[in-house]
This record gives sequence, C-alpha cells and structure tokens, in this order.
Amino acid sequence: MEKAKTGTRAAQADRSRAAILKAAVKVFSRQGYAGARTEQIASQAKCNERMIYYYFGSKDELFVSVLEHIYAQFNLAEARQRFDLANPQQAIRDLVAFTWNYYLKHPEFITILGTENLLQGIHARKSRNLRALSGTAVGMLQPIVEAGQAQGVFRDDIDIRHVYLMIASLCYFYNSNLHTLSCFLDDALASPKEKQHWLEFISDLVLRGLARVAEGT
Amino acid sequence: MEKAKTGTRAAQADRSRAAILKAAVKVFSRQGYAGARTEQIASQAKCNERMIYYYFGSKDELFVSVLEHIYAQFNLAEARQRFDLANPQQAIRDLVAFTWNYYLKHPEFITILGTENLLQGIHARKSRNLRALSGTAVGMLQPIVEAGQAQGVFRDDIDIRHVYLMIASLCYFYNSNLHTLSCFLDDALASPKEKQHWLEFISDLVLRGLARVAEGT
Amino acid sequence: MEKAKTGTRAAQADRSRAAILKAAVKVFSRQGYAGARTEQIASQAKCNERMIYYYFGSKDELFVSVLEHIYAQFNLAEARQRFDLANPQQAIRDLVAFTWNYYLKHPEFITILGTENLLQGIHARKSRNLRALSGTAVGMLQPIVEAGQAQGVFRDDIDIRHVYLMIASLCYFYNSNLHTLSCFLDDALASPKEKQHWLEFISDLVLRGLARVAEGT
Amino acid sequence: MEKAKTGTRAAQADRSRAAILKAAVKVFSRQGYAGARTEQIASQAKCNERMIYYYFGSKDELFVSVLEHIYAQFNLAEARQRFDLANPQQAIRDLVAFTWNYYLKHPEFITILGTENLLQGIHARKSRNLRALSGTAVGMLQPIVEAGQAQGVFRDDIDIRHVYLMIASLCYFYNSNLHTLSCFLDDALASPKEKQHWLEFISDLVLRGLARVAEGT
DNA sequence: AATGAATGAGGGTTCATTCAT
DNA sequence: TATGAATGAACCCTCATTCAT
Repeated sequence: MEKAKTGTRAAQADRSRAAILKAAVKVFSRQGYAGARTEQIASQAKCNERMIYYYFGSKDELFVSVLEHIYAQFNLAEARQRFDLANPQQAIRDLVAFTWNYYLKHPEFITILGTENLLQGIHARKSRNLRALSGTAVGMLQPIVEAGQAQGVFRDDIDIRHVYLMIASLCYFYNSNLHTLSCFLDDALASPKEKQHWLEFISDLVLRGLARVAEGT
Repeated sequence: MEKAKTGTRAAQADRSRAAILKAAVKVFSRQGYAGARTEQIASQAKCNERMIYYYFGSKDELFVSVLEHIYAQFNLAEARQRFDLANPQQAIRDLVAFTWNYYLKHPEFITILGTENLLQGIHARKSRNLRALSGTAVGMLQPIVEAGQAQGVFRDDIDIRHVYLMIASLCYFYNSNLHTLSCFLDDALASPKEKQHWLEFISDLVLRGLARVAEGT
Repeated sequence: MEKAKTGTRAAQADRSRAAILKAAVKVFSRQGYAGARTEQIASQAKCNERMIYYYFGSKDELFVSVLEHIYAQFNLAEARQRFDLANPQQAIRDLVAFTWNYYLKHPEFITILGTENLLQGIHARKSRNLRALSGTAVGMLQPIVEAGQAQGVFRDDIDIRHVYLMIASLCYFYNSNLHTLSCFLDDALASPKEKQHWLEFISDLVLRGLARVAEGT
Repeated sequence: MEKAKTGTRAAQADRSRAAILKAAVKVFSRQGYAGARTEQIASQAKCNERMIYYYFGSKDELFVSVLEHIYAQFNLAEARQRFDLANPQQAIRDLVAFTWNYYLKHPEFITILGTENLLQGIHARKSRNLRALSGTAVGMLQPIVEAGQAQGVFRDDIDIRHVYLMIASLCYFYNSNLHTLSCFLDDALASPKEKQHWLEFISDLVLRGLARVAEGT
C-alpha cells in the first residue's frame, strides 16, 4: 500500500493541491496568465492564498503544473481510445472525431495552450515532464498511417508530422478563434449544427490529404 | 486636400497617434492584453503616458484601435493581390501562399488575434468598423471558387466559409502554436525549410479539398 | 533665476520629495532597514505610498538617498564650524565637542550609520555621491593637527586617520551602545551630567593622545 | 551527573536547541532582527521551523536567548584570561589586546549588540540573566586599575566606568563601522597590518589616559 | 498639444505563527 | 520529540488612470 487512506492528513493535502490545480486551470483559462489573479485561484480552490506558494512555489510554477496537467489529462483520454487498424480510414475518422470532440469539451485545453504560446513557450521550456507527456500525440497516429500505407490506401510520400499538424490545425483553429471568426463570418459558427458540418468536412479533408491518388491537382 | 502639411500641429498630432498605435501593436503582441503596460507603450512611442489617454481614451479603447489597425493592414495587403481567375487552381495556390506568408511576416497579426480570442472577443464586439474591415476575406475567395466551379474543376457542394476556414486553419495554427509544437514535435519546425514543406503540403491539401472527385475516401 | 517660485508645481514636488526623505530618515532610524515600512514613511510624509517609488524608485534607493542626506547634513554643520588654528589644543577640544554634540543631537546619524553597517555597507557602495560627501571629515582635522605639530605641542609620529578614528570612536560608541551599556554599567549613563563628564574625559584623552611627550607609558 | 548520556532523547533535544541557537546567532548577526527569517534559521539548524517555537517560544524570545548566549560566551573567554597585577601597565595592554581580538574574531558579538541597540535594548530589558551575565566586564578591570593606583602609576581621579568605556569604544567602533569607514577613509582599514597599527595606537592611548601626570593639556 | 505630479486599488509574495497529528 | 499543513496579516511594489497647469 503506497497511498494512505482517505482520511489521512496526507490525503487532505493531496486534495488541497488538486483543488488549487483545478481552480488554476479554470482561472488561467479564462483570464490568461497576466490576467489571472492568485487570489481568485485561491478563493475558487477554497483555500488560503498562501497555499499556492506552499504547494507550487509561485504563479509561474503553478502555470507550469497547469500545463503539465492538461497534457496529462489529454493523454489519459487519448490512451483510452482504440482505433481499428484493420480499417485505417475509419481509424482516421475516429481520431479526427476524438480530437475535435476533445477540444470542444475541453476549451481550457485550447485557451491554456493559446496563453502559453503567447508567452512564447517560456513555461513549457521550464517543464521537465512536458516533453514526455506530450510525446504520445504522434505515437497514436503512426500505426494508423502505416496500416493504411500497408493496405495501399494511404500515400507513401507523407510526413507523419504533417498528418498530425493537419488534424490539429483543423480542429484547433475553429475553436480557438471562434470569437473573432464570428465577427465577420457568421455567428452561427458556434451552433452545434455548423460544428457538425465542419467535423464532416475536415474528416473528409484529412482522408483526401492521405489518399494515395489525388486527382485534380 | 485632406491631409495637412507635414509641419502642422495637426500633422504632429497624427504622428504621435501613429507612434502610439505602432508601439501598442508591438507591446500587446508580445505581452498580451493584461501583460502589456501603458508605460511601456508610451516609452516605445517616445511620448508621455498621458498621451495614450489623450488620443485613445483608455487601454481598452487602444486595444480596439489596435485590432482595427491590424485588420486594416491585412486588407490593404490583400487588396494588392491579383488572382488569375482563368486558372482557379493557381489562384488558390497563390491565395494560400499569400495568407501563409502574411502570417509569417506579421506575427503580431497572429498574437493580437490570439489575445483577443482569449479575451472572448470583447474588444472586437465593441468596434463598429471591425465587421466592415474583416468582411473582405471571404470576398476575395468567392470569385476564385466560383470560377473553379464554372470550369468544372472544383466541387459544387462546398461551403465557401469552409474553404476560408480550411486555409486559415492550416496557415494560422502552425504559426500560432509553434512554441508548444516545438516542444514535442521538432525544434526544426521553425526552420525555413520545414516551413516551405508545410506550405507545399497545405497548398496541395486545399486543392484536394476543393477537387471535384475525391477517390479513396 | 534657477529656482522657481514657491507656489510652483516644481516647488511643491520638491517639498514632497523632501517630506518623504525626512520621514524616511526618521523611520529607518527607529526601525532599521528591514523593520521600516514604506507605508509608515508615506503616512508620516503625508503622501501616497506610490510617491516613494515615483521619486526614489525603491526602498533600497530611498535608503541610499537617506544615507547621502545625513552625511550632507553633517557636512553642512561641520562647515559652519571655525577652529582657531592659533590654539590647536583648544581647536581639538572644540572639534571633539562639536562631534560629540552633533551625535547627541542627531541620534538618527548614529542609527542610520549603524543600520548601514549591519547591512555591510551595501547601500554606501551603491552611492556615487557618498565618497565625496563624507570626504571632509579628515579634511577639517588636518590643518589643526599640522598647526599643533608646527607649534611643537603635538606629536609628529601620528596617523591623521588614527586621530579621526579616536575622536569618532569615543563620541560614537557611548551613544550607539547606550542601551546595552545601561543594562550593566549604570542607567545614569543617559543623564546629562554623566554625558558632560564623559565629554570632559575624552577631550582630555584625545589631547593626551596627541601630546608630544607622554610620560608614564 | 547533570548531563544525560549522548544517545538519550534529552541529549538529542539539547543538540537541537543548540543547533537552533547557533543558527540564530549567525542569521540575526547577518540580517539584523527584522531581516532575519525564522525559516532560514530553521534550515541552517537543519530542523523544522516549528522547533523554534517549541524550544524558544517566539522569534523575540529566541533573540533574547541569542543575546544571553553571546554574553555568556564572552564571559567564558574573559574568565580564561589571567592579568598580571604586579605589572598593571602590561595588564592593561593585555586587556586591551584581549578585547580587540575578541571583537575581531567574533564579529557576531558586534553585530548582535548593534542590532539590539538599534532596537533600543528591548530584548536586553526582558532578560533576567543578562544583567548578571554582563556585570563582569568592569569586574576584571577593577583590580588592575587599583593595582596601578597603588603603585602610583595610574591616576587616582578616574572613573572606572570611563576606563571601561574608553577601551570598549576604541575596540568596538573600528570593527562595527568598518564598512562605512572604508567608504571614505581607506579600504586598507580592513587589512591586518592597519588593524595591528590601530591596536598599538589604542594600547598606548589607554595608558596615556590612565597615566598619573599628563603634560600638554 | 503636451506633461509632471499624484492616486487608490490591488498585484504577487513573504512573514511569523498555530493547528493537528 | 517532531513535523507537514494551514493561516491572516502585511510587505514592497505596480497598475491604469486623473489632476492641474
């Protein structure tokens, strides 16, 4: 038995730490890094502001933990997926759908990543775990693409990173930039129906991108 | 004659205003909205902090002006483009290349948009000009797509907004998320060579997406 | 006319700055560096706490200004003294009395110096003016000692710095350590009478130290 | 047997207490009272911060213990000295040398005393032991001075406290104010050679001060 | 048109200390 | 004996903004 029982002081400590982390995800997500207030994080975590420094050291280090956390959560969700390698095209559809839906249900993933990129990745660079945590993304893709190539339905001349980027771009941008897009495309963009259409469009698009022979080019 | 002479007091005022705007673009772009300091903007504009309030009213309103400014700049650049409607496929390639290169050369466009989206579009909504300013994007696309459809090389069952989103996504995400992507894909992503490869890949992809018949789906 | 009139905004600014400095001397003197509170300084100066940073930049830099100030004040007082070189022994008595009385009437001089020395001179080292400001001390002494030597009443084999240190030590320590001394010597040490006795003792002592022939050694 | 064996729990407690005291001397000495951090003291004592409160009650009471400790240490060292009453002048030289060297080797004695005096002796007043602990100082001096007077080499009209103060002043000030003195006298003041010169100068000076007949006054 | 002086609210962070085991 | 968790007060400092000229 490594973990102590629920009533333990140590367990309570874990709960406090987790509460802060959860609150931090929410607040950083909504307010950005500079806009986030440690006081707000503390009050949402129902703990003393001091505890943030007790457990995480500083706002900066807290953000690093937040980054690691959202990647870990994404990995967990991804690891639960099973893709049917016997049908690579369907597997790709499933992967696109998974990615799209994850972004849809986890807007904080988008906003935290956006925040970190605006800060030019300073926190990501500080994290030792992050590279390991985020490494799986391409890993899940690889067997699918290779299966498709083996079956002769996917192109051989393709960079796996391009496949990853293609999917990520098409899923991410729609969500990350919805607010400015709504301003001059269509407010309807935010509606479930429009989102469904977009998912269908990009699923098809990704497969076109992977298809062995591409006409009309 | 609309503009007064260079030596005029009014001209000096224009110059001050422009200097503040330029500095604001730079600072907001690097630090985000909450992270940007009015003092820094003033010092970069080589003017008194008070002038920001004199010309723009508040930090908030200054940001609105910045938003309008970067869209206006983008429109100006776009309006200078000429796309050959006789060859719709080449026109699409040119449009993708233009978009990609604009993002590449104007990172502030990406970061300001990112900032505004993290703020959930509150400034965009305040601007009266913005809708007008940003409306052109799809406008330039429409004739090209229609020309391709008329020539029978582009699909008929396509939503023009999807075409726009597809291009924007593929050009934007690579640049906006370069920092976190570098963390687990490849540092090389930032190299000119990799960027060129990506441009080729997405040009081809967009055409595949528009192609009348898509095999292997 | 270099200085503007009393009513000017600039004059008011000077007054604010001076008020802060004066309050800082008092508070640093009583509480030490770490113990001093910027809020207390501001409230004693009847100004907004922010003004400290406006005029001095930081607590640290404020302390440097305080150091420079107390030295400048001491110099001013010293410069007003006239020592009769025709009677070097009386001149020495006068100098000792002046030093002693200055310390007595300006306890902040003692405490600020004590504070700075506990901090190992970090602020003194930062000041560009300080060396210049404090240089006079030995300067006033030199002509007196030389006059005494010329008259044959003072020793020739003497280091001027030793004379300075001797006087300073004997005047300073009694005041700087009065609190702990009272604890085991005599509470009466703080009485004017005892102080007068000490002044007489050290005046005599300094002259013995300077005397050409010292018997009984 | 008063002390328990080394392995005992009580012995361990003594060691913890001593470690904290030692660390406290160091930290208070370097940072002053307000500047000293209980955390730093604990970490230097390699114990939990809580232990400070367990053994000493509060930061304040810890400082009182520190005061008592350094006086006790000084007394211990002083008690080890043997002064030759047959030669009072040499005895005085020895006493001056002992005092000077003690200050030189125990800078914390100077800084702690300085700190306490800046705090206006609030802790000293709280201590019950302190008066007893510090009373010896004059006690060692008395027999020497009386021996000198009996031999007719020392003045009869002298206040023993003045002798004490004279010696303490001349030994203390040089060390306590070295940092600011270096700023405008000479950096060389800190060199062993200069210190040796000063010791010679003040030894001679003290004897001049005690000498029965003083010419040139 | 432009600016130096001033401000109040609140920023992240640190402090000595206590609780509970 | 010893310690990890928790706290509230306050610390230095910075912010966007306004006043007064």
